[in-house]
Amino acid sequence: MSGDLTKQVFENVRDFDLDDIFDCGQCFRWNKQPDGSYSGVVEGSFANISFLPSENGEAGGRVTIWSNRLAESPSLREKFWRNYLDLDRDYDAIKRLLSTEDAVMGRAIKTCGGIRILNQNKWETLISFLISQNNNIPRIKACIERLCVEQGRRIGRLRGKPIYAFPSVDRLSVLREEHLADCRLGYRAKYIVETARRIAYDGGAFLSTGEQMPIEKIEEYLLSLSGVGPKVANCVMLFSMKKSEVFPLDVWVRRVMNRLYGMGEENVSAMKDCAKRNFGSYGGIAQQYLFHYIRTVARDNPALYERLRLEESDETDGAAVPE
DNA sequence: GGCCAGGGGATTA
DNA sequence: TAATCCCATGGC
Repeated sequence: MSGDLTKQVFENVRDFDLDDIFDCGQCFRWNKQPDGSYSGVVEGSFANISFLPSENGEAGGRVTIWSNRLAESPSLREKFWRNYLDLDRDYDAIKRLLSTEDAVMGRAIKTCGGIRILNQNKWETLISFLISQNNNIPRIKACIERLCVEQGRRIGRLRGKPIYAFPSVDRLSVLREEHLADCRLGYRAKYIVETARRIAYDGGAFLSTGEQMPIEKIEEYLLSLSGVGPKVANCVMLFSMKKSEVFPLDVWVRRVMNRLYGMGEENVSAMKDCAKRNFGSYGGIAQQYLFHYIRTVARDNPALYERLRLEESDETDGAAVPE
């Protein structure tokens, strides 16, 4: 990395796992390094985050962040990362609350109890989840990387490789669909330029103080944008607007609700009701545990995943599902 | 409200 | 080589 770097350390951090956080599908610009740390670009700055568990076997450990985030005071920088990594939230209490009388959630939390919901940039999250629709995570990451290389500002160099910021509203709002052809975004390119123009035109309040609006108003605005439906709107609210109660329903979470909570595959409103009843104001966090869990099972234990598949039509409360 | 195209690449059959 | 799938949405 060219130029100076700053170091930020947080001690005794619990309920924190880099793989759970950066590989759970909430963010797309962080990449695992050979030493286990993660490198990424946040708000126009390059950063590397590593985690060292405590030596005495206690829970908790040390988070170390190197970044070229220089333009602010140390205390503002500390505040930024504390907020970005959601360090002030008591995840232990939330996990205990969610897994009480819920065996499925208990198992999910055992596989990915180190998840934290990142507090990301609204604009980047909106465009990223527009790209995520009907798409898979490796390709989403590749699409976003190409978008940044093609349209983002160059912010530095890492081992000779240039690093690019996420493109600005102003930049994307003056493009036409064909300017994004090289990014291979498919039919999503149209949504991106249309949404960028809308945000440039009337998104000022949304970008500055959007999270202070009533959640119904936020959702109404998001749904009025081109290419934004309920799933994308929920992800934007959860991952960039601190709305931890929303419960984004994608195909994987529908599978969980169907196979592990015994609900009709297509009954989206019943699933929302169930989430509201069981997970309350932590629906979004619960969703992340379940999403990560079902994907882990599908990847690491195909036999169990197939058995869950076969039990699709069975009524089960989850207790009967084998380990 | 149901159906299907949109774009493209990875994985599976 | 063909079929299927992917953190959906828009438009008919």
